[in-house]
Amino acid sequence: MKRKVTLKQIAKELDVSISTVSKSLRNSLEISEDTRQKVQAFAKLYNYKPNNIALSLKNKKTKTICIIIPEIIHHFFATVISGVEHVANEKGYNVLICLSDESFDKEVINMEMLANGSIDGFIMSLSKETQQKKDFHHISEVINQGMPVVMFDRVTNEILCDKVIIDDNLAAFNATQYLIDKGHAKIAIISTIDYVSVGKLRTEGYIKALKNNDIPLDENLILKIEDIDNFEEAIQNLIATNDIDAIFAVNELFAVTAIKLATKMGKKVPEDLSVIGFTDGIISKFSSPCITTVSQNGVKMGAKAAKMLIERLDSEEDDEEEKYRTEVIETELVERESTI
Amino acid sequence: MKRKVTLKQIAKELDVSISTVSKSLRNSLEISEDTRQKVQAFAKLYNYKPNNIALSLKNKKTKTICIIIPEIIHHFFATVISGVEHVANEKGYNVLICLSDESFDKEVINMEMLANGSIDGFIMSLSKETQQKKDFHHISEVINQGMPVVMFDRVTNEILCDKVIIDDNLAAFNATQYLIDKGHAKIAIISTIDYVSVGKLRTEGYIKALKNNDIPLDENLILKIEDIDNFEEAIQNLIATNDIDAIFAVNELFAVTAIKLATKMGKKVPEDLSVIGFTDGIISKFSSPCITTVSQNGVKMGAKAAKMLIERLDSEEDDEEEKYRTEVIETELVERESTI
DNA sequence: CTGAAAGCGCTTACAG
DNA sequence: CTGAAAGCGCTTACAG
Repeated sequence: MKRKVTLKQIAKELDVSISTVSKSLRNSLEISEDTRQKVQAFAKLYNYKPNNIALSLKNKKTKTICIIIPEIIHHFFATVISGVEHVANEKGYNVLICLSDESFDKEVINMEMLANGSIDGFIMSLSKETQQKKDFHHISEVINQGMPVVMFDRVTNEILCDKVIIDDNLAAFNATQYLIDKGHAKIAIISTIDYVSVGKLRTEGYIKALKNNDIPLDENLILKIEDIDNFEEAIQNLIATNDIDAIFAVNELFAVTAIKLATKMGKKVPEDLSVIGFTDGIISKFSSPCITTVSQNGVKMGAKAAKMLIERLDSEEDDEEEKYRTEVIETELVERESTI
Repeated sequence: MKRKVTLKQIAKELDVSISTVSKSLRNSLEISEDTRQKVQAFAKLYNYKPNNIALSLKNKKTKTICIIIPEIIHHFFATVISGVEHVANEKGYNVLICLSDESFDKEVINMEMLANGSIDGFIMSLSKETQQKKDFHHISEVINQGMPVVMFDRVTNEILCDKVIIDDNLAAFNATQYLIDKGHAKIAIISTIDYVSVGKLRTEGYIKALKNNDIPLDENLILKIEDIDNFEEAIQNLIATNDIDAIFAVNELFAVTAIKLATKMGKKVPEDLSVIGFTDGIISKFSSPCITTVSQNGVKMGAKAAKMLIERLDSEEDDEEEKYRTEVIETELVERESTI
């Protein structure tokens, strides 16, 4: 086992000073061609690589960014990570991933832990619990210390920072309008409870589309799922007790579950019931029938978020006054087999 | 904006030495109750948190581990990360994620980059290209420098280190035997080319099961997919030109594709054709019919790998001679609707 | 052209 | 009980 070699060791070995070694390796013109070559050859031989931690301490930057997401198992978040990772790597940054598990405490702990020099900036999507508590002190604290934060997807107006979102309201509006255009009028929505920002916005978009088409709003057709582990009954109930011909679900899971349950109850999809989902993930692609859905383009969101963060990091610190931006990533409706 | 406060600033403010501040905050008994309280109160007021990078440099450990995976979009790898993350956090470690994108070069770059002090150890699954090239110098180099590596799932015998695997051969054997027990004899396998270690092992398990039951091996029934983007035709061909009553697919994607194509060709699953997949992911769970599959338990693999790595890190360095272990995570067959 | 010194933020053995 | 010094591994302004 040969431990990593340091400047000090090279200096000693070659009987020169540490400064000389450092400068030689950085191709400083101060150093004679001769020593430079000697040092470089030796360094190469011993496979010298500068210690990143020492560089970080010296430069006060780590070239590492952190992305905090609620859950990695969600395909959407995995695609976002993928987008972040590619852009970050291109720009010479590493990506640290933290999972909040939808928990406020874990989110806080992770941020406080890493804000102490470990990383240069955050990209994050709020946990459910944080959205519910509306407690964002940990985020404003980090920002106050001069560390940039970019929020994506699940964001809040209470924090001023760069953001990357989709227009959830508009996307939901369009999805609903699509169903209406197809001749449906008895359209239900399967959404989440309102403290999840995107659930709320999507519900609003749905309502707006109905209004716009003079379709009376039936509160019974709005299902807000609270418990992610136990929602099948609620959906079954929705389908059984209401006369509906279409469903707009705010995520894949709700969409595929609705299809399964409807089929089991003797309703054919899409003949008897059209279903649109949200998030163009694995489930939508591979379920039978495969699901018409609003594609969020997570890769693009991640890439954009990383770009915004790194731009801020790489620009001279004093431009902090640069105004915060909110980028809206376009969505698109992917038509497949579950609607008619 | 208030920048992070340092020991130096506190010392100056309180007119004591940096050492005194440091010791006070670490509750050293050397310090008088009085100063200790004064310093601690002040530190609390200014929300002092030690700089992680400085600590890392001093302690020569970063409390960060890195997991390198080929693709994050694969549900299996996402579950592994989740397992790693939980154990790591419990033990006070952060997790850095790198994606090799199945590329040898990216794998090498990532490792070399991070081996220079940024992290304490690696957890990794080999990229396809690395397995194909059989070039593992980057890994042995890292190990030689004294940095522990734990490999999982896609491993190699050419590197000595801790490993976490499933018994791919046995799992495939069992899956095939299951089909045989159900009365099938014309069983095809959809596998990957042999340089992917797990593909090879699973094919061997399949062959062993046939032999064991005196079923003659028909080479035409062994399909080895090379190009992940364009394999539908091959599968269609397999089903069309052979008289088969069951398929064992070495991953979810192949399984669901086989089902879709068979259905399209007028074969009913499972009535005319039973299909077993590998990896208990989203696809298997939500496709219709949902798919009988070999569950790999990625969360457990990740947790185990993290545990092995961290144990090695936390144990005194000198036990390096501790023998390397290979842990086998049990798999199980999840029976669902695609087999009869 | 080379090197000693100071510094990034911290800890700890050692003096006083 | 307090503090100066050395050190983790590096860079760079400054002397010589």
